[in-house]
This record gives sequence, structure tokens and C-alpha cells, in this order.
Amino acid sequence: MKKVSISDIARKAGVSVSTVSFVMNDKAVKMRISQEVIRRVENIAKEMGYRPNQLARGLRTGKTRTIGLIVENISNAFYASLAKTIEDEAKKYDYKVVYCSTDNDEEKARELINMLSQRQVDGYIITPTLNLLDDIRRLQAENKPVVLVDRYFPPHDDIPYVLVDNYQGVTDGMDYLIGKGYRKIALITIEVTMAHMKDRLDAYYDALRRNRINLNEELVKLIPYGCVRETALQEIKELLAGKRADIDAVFFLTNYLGVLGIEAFKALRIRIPDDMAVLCFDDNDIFRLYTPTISVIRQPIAEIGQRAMLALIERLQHAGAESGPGNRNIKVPAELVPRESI
Amino acid sequence: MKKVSISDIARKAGVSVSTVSFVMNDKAVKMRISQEVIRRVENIAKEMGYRPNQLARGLRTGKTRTIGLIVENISNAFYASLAKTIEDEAKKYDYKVVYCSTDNDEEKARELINMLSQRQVDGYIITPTLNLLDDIRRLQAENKPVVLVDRYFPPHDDIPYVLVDNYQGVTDGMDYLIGKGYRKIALITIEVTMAHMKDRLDAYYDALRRNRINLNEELVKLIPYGCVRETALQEIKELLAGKRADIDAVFFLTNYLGVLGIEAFKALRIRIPDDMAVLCFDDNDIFRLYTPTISVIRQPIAEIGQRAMLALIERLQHAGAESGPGNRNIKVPAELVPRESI
DNA sequence: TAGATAGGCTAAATCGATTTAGTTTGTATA
DNA sequence: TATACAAACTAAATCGATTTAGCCTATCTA
Repeated sequence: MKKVSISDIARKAGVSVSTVSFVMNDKAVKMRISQEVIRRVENIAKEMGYRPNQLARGLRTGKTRTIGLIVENISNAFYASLAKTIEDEAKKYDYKVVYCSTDNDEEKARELINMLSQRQVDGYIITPTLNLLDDIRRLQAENKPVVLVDRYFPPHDDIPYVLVDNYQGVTDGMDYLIGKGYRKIALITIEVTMAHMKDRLDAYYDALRRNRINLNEELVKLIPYGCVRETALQEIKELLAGKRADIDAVFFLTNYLGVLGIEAFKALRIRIPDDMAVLCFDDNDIFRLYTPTISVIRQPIAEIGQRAMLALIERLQHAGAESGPGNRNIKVPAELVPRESI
Repeated sequence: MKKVSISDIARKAGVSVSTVSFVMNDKAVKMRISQEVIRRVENIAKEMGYRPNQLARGLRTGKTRTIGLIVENISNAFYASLAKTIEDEAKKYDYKVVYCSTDNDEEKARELINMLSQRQVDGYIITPTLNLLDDIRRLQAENKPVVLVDRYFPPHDDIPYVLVDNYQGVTDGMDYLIGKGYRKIALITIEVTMAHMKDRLDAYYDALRRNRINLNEELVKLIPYGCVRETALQEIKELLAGKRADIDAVFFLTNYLGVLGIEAFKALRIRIPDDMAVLCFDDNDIFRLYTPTISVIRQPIAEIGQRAMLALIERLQHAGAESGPGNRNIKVPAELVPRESI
């Protein structure tokens, strides 16, 4: 049994395909189709189980009402939750979302952009990887709106972005730790290649300086990017074990690292917060449930998703027309959530 | 700047669109296009940044090389991981995957099937909800291959499925608990509406019977489906607190419930495994990291994903031709992972 | 020298919609 | 009685590919 097309309906109803199309798109009244024909066509369409072919429709209209969402890793709680909000928001405007993960690989990101572009998505929300600027420029040149989330490309501020205020988040975290008397604060982060991570790292350095605490470079651990789980865990363990006496608190700059950190603390039998206090950027179920509960800097995920979607929709609606700068370049405040680990 | 189409290339190269199409699809040699023209067209295509419009291509060929994956909730670790394997497998056969979540809502599932069908996906891998049989039959009637994962519709065994052996998994878990001397085993599960959950529940009853342990109905807690997080947590707490003395072990039948369970244990200050042993169906990061680590029945997710994909690909390749029963109706063994909680 | 064959391409139909510009018929107006 | 106008549709172009059938020209064979 083949799919039902508009012309199958037309034949059965004894009218032209145009008429059926008008009826299916609620343009029947405007096109002066009689009530009787409208009813007849509608009944036949329902009876035959007609579902419009979106490929054909998209081809003709040049619009697919689909937006492409590219994140780092959809299995990660942060991105999963972001994707969910964006999908819900999109639904309000009658858009579908197709999402995919880069695994932080720029080549894969490029392929994904390509794939979505070939599928003619109307707009993009992207968590960019390194070196993706040119590809994004190409989308813009094709008049496809793009909004960045979570990461950005300063100083190229003509590409709209929505992200947490990373600098403020880490600053608040550091002030809190320092306020509680911690001075020997280790920092564990992924290799800093992109601006959002640089913002976080800068905030750490600046906080130390502002509080006249001497920087101990040995307490700053950069985990390389493509690094496998086991290696990363090993590196963290080495730092924590090797510098045990020189550390009274550990600040993890991503939730992935924080989870590894917990594993490391456990393996090394380091007690939280008695031996070391712990703070992590980004929340996670595990942090809420662990004993002790882990303090975090929380990103307002829903707000990020909503604002990103809003920025995109605006650009989709009056494509070309530059949207006011009000909705471009948004940094939303991070929230410190103190728990038992400090 | 508009997108480049095949006819833009044709014009620039001074050849017909057919020629360009042949070149772009590696049919040039078969169609006796000269080497010189091939090179010219390829260069121009690359130069202009040509990317074929998949809507047009799909419309013409009737194939999108896309498969639709419908799961319960992509944020859930189990489904996220399943989706990842399926995506990786699909790539090997040059298929793309579009995935979406039902949130266990049959109406939403129906909409998703509809949406994917309108987008002309070539085949489906579905974690079905209740009452989805008819919709799946409709896809089959349209000659679109469907493979079920994680859940199924016995006795309708003509719809291929790949899932864990739920009965065996729970049986192994129960035998392990009983072998360790536990007799007062509470069971926490979601309301049983689908066959896979019934299999798990049956295994519990049968294990008690086989071991001549009297069933205490009060130790079996069914959490209703649409139930919000907080309510579910409350229900679990009530059982654990109310029947504290009558329980020496708790078996959670899904990983979501297990996580809530941990929260409940924590709130009630019930010590694991001293006060109660804990076992959960499905693994989760939290179970590995928690103190104590939580024993689980693990599903071989990668195997499920691979086999499902394989079954689908077979059906995509010789559509219509009934595939041998060898690759339909697969139950893969579950694995008991003992940890500190028992 | 006619007919066949091969080489190198192109024209045009097609997929399933949308949309513009008509066409036809009937009724109202000048 | 011609003319305008509205009502109720329809024909055909179009989107960007794929694919079948066929058109030239040149060479080879009988």
C-alpha cells in the first residue's frame, strides 16, 4: 500500500490538486472553495489517512519549519536538558528540532552542519567547537540564522549568542570558598581552547589576585581534550594524591570532570569536606544525591534555552532584517548552590 | 547569497543538469561522460560549494537514507546510550538517525510517528508506548520497516523486536538476593501496563514461589505512570518507612526508580546494606559512584542497539521480502553486576 | 555504401506539494 | 444588450534533484 498523495485525493474527490491543496492549508475560504467541496475533500483526506509529504512541501516553499540543534553531547545532562527546553520552546512556534552531537570534534561538527544544511533546516542553534567560525559564517551568508549557545567567539559579536556568565559564576564560587577560609584552592579544567573556558579560568586567577592569594601553578590541572575517561581520571588522582597537603579545596570547571573527581576522591579515600572542600561548575543528579551533597555553580538551563530559541525565532521571522542588539549577545547570571561539600 | 543548485553548476560548466547529476553520483563513467567534463564539473561544484538538496533528492528517489528512532526519553542514560550505539551503527550503513522522545505518552508517540512519516524516513526503531500497535501496523502497511526495542507486543510476534530478557534478569537478581539470605524483598516498580514490565514482575512472583517464600502484597509498590517526581518519591518513602521492619531488601525495577530510592534511603537514614540490601534493574552512573555502590541488573545496551539496527537494515535492503525469523524477536541476556549494596 | 555500434551527451518526465494566473458560469449593473 | 463582477474552481509553472529514452557524430563492419 503506497502513501496517499494530494492527487489521489483530488482524483477521488473529482477536483483538481490545487483545490485539495487549498483545503488542506486552510486557504479554501480565501480561494472561494464551496463549503460542500471543502467538506468532501476533508472527509476523503481523513478517510484515506492523508499526511502531506514534507519533502515536497519543503522543496516548494523553501521552508521546512525545522531547526537544527548541535550540542556537544546529548547524553550529557546539561545538553539533554537544554535540548528539552529548546524542543518545548520550538513547539510553541510550530517548529521541529533535529539534534545531534559533535563530541567536541570540529570535523564532526562540520559534517553535522553540512548534513543539516542539505536537509534545509531553517535555522541553527549551535554549541560550537573550535575553528567553526568560518562554517558559521557560511550559514549566515546563505541567510540561515544561527544562534550560539554555551560557547561563543569573541570578539565576533555579530553572531548572536546566549550563554551563562562564566566569569561571574566562577568569581562567585571563588569568593564563596575564600569567604569560608579556603586558600589552597586547586582548579581542574579541560584544556582551555575556547573563550567560555578562558572566562572561567580568568575568573579563578583574578579572584586569587584580588584576595592576595599567591597563585600555585601546580594546583591548576588542565586535562587535554580528546583524553579518554580513564586517563583523565588518572590525571586527577595524581594531582589530588600528589599535592594532598597543599590543597584544601578543589574547584572543577565542568560537570564531567566533577563526576570523575568524585570517583577520584572515593578511590583515594579523601573525605569531603573534611580533607578538601569541593565545588563544581554545572549541576548534575549525582551531585544532589551524593553523600555529602556537592556544591555547584548552576547554569539557568531553561533560561538559556528559551532565550536562544527566542533570538532564533526573531531572526527567522524577519529574516535579513537585523534584529535589535537587545537580543544578541546575552550572558545570563549563574547561581551558586551551596551544599554539604564546603 | 542563495544556495547553489545543480543547474547553477550546469550553466557555469556549459553542460546539462543530467550530466552534472551523473557526475555528482559517480555514474559519470557508466553514462560515458568524458574525463574532461567530469573534472570540469567536479571543480566547479567544489568551487561553488555545492551541497545536494536532500529534500529534492528524497522526493525523487523515495529514499531519504534516514531512520527514525523513537525512545521514551533521550535524557535517560539508558536511552541516550542506546541512541548513541544506533547512530554509530547507522553510520556504517550510511544512514542518518533522527531521534525523539515520547515521554511515555501515547499521544505524543503517535505525533512523532506521524512527523517522521511525513518526513519520509525509510525505517523506524521504536520503544513503543501502550496502544501503539495500530500505528505500527499502519507503518508496516506502508512498507516501512519497523523494529521495536526495549518493549514489545506479545503475542504479535510478526513485529520484530530486540530487548533484554527481562524475566531472566529479574530471576537472576532474585536468586542472588535469596541466595544471600534475604527473604523480605520489597519490589518497587512502575504501574505494569506493558509486557516487558509484566515479565519482570512475573519473575519476582515466580522466584518467591519457587523458593517457597510467602508473598507479602504490601511489599509490592506500583508507582503510577504519569506520576511526578515528588509524588513518586513520597510513595517510595512511605513504603520504606512504613514497612521498615518487614523489609530486608529492595528491588527497583527501573533505574529511574532506583535513583529516587537512593534519595529516599538518604532522607530516611536507612543504611545500605546494613538495614536493607538494594538491587536495581538497569545501570546508571550514580549507582557506580554512590557509597555504597549499588548492585544492578545490567542490560547489554550496545548489543541491543546493534542487533536492532542490523534487523532494520536487513529489512531496508530487501524491503518486502520477509527476513528469516532468525533476526526477529530477539531477547538478549541481562547481566547481574554485584556491588556493595547487597 | 548502408547499417550497426559506440561514444558523449541532453531533453523531458517525474516525485508531491504550493501558488499564480487564468477560465468558466452565472448574476447584477448600466 | 453588452459589461462588469463575483463565485468556484483549474492549469500549469515551480522547487531541485534523478533517470529513462533518445539524439548526434564518428567509426567500424558487411
